[in-house]
Amino acid sequence: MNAAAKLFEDFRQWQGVTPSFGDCPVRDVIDHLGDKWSTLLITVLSGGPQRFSAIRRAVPDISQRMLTQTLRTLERDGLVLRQVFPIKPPSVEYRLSPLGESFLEPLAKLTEWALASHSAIRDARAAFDLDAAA
Amino acid sequence: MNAAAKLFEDFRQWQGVTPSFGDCPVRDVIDHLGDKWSTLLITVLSGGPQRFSAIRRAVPDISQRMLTQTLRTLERDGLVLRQVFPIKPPSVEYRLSPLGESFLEPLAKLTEWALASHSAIRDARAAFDLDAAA
DNA sequence: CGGAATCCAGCCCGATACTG
DNA sequence: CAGTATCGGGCTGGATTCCG
Repeated sequence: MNAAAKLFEDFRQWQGVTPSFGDCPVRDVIDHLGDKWSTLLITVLSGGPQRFSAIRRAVPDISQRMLTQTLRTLERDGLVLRQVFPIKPPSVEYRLSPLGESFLEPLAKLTEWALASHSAIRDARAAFDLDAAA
Repeated sequence: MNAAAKLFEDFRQWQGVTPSFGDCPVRDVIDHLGDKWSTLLITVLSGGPQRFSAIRRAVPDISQRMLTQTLRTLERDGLVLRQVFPIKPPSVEYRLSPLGESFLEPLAKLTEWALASHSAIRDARAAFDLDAAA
């Protein structure tokens, strides 16, 4: 069976269960992980447990606010575990939960595709913009 | 090799090439496809070519504006092909390009994970919110 | 060190109205 | 039928400041 058929099957499986589109689990999940930082932070944590400041250094262009907020959401969704060491100065470590690690495989498929397709996408954009100007 | 190692490998491959984080192809792609409708429309089109109004019926809660806009972006990125039939009344058909179809496999992995993990995520949220209230 | 709180700009997206 | 144009709300996310 090809990927398209499988995909449709998954969606139909859900459609048979709930009457409303808004509750679609796929959309629920993608909406969450589709934000600006979630997948990137998961990728960083895939290398093992990291302290707050270590994550910050690994992702230079994230603000403190968004780092905290995104980690909280991931923790709330059960993808990330947060462990506080009550020392001075305080230390907090983040790591992927088993659920979070189970997400690495589909995520890796995505990154592979992104890396492989990026140049094609860039070319397509350039071509599209070109004859849009004509 | 596990998924984590593979993921890191992919990122390092890119990090060796470009100096700036902003150009990361993975983030570029995920930012695009992470919007509210892209993946859903790709899923709908995975069933074969569809006319504009057919897509609308398949996704009841999308506005006309966002349907047009999202399809345009997907077309610009080379994932979707647009074919106009100059008849009256006008008819426009959308279909996945080969590049778009190549995205179905990683997307299917994502939807599978989402379906399988949704209940666990909902439980995690409930538990988190519960002892946040305590 | 690891946050929380506040303020604010931008843009995502929906609703509505109009066109070929 | 398949758009385009315009308006406006709400949410995302950045900068800054303060706290234990």
